[in-house]
Amino acid sequence: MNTPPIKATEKELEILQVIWKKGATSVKDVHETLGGDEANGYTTILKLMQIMHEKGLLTRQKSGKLHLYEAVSTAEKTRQQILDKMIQTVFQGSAAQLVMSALGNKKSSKEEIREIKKYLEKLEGEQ
Amino acid sequence: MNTPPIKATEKELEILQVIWKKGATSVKDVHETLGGDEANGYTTILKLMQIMHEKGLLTRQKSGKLHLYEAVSTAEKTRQQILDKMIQTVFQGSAAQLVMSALGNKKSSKEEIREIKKYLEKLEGEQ
DNA sequence: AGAGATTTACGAATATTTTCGTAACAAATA
DNA sequence: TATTTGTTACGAAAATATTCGTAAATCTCT
Repeated sequence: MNTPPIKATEKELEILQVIWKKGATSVKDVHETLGGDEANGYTTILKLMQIMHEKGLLTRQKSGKLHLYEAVSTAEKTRQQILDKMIQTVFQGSAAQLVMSALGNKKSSKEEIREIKKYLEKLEGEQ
Repeated sequence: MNTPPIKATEKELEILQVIWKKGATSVKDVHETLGGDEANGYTTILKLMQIMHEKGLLTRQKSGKLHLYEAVSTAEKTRQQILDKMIQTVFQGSAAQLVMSALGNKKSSKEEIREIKKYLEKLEGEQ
């Protein structure tokens, strides 16, 4: 029995990214990190985070007068969910195709490529 | 000057996938391929394809009494656009992280992994 | 031309996501 | 306790995406 995947919208993902990076975070912090009032109104972020809390994407706890929000699911799990879906929806089920597409357009650094190769060898070893 | 990226919605991506696979396709064909009336009403698919045509995602030509739709952008380009965005939005800019996530959960076949390695070596060579 | 079948066009309804104004609440402090 | 400041709650508006009913157009066959 695994947690049923709750779908995050685009904006919600932006918020999640901040929270994953920082851990327990206030609305204010997220708002500023995402570019302050230039980018989004404060209450917009607040509302989204409240909705995410309702949906079960975030937990929250009071800390003095403000709330600190934390992601329920790890970045890894969420990312994998999204990728799984994307592989199905856009890459006709082929993870390899996705990988090559991802690497193809970006001029990845040598280090990155080496890192990936190492990872692949580890995968091969495990089989 | 490159084509400005037009964003496809989820449903639109499903439709695109069918069209990429089949080439010029009728609404009827797409509708059936996506699971017929069970899944979506005929006019729903039609409307979406009309909108996609307006947006510039699809071209169309008459063939007898029906229209044949074709994708404007290749699967590859569209995929890369989507991946680019996803790497930014969900993987904090790291293609490598995406790749490893993609491979991590799927038990990719040995051939797939070998294929990817070969591809990586080619990339390394080019630099 | 008329009837039947298939396809497209149009317009509106519904659902979902995003934005924001305004009020309420809480803490600090004058 | 009244005021200020920062935060949250609520509700609704705006924007976007999805679905579908119905009418019009096109083709085929007679």
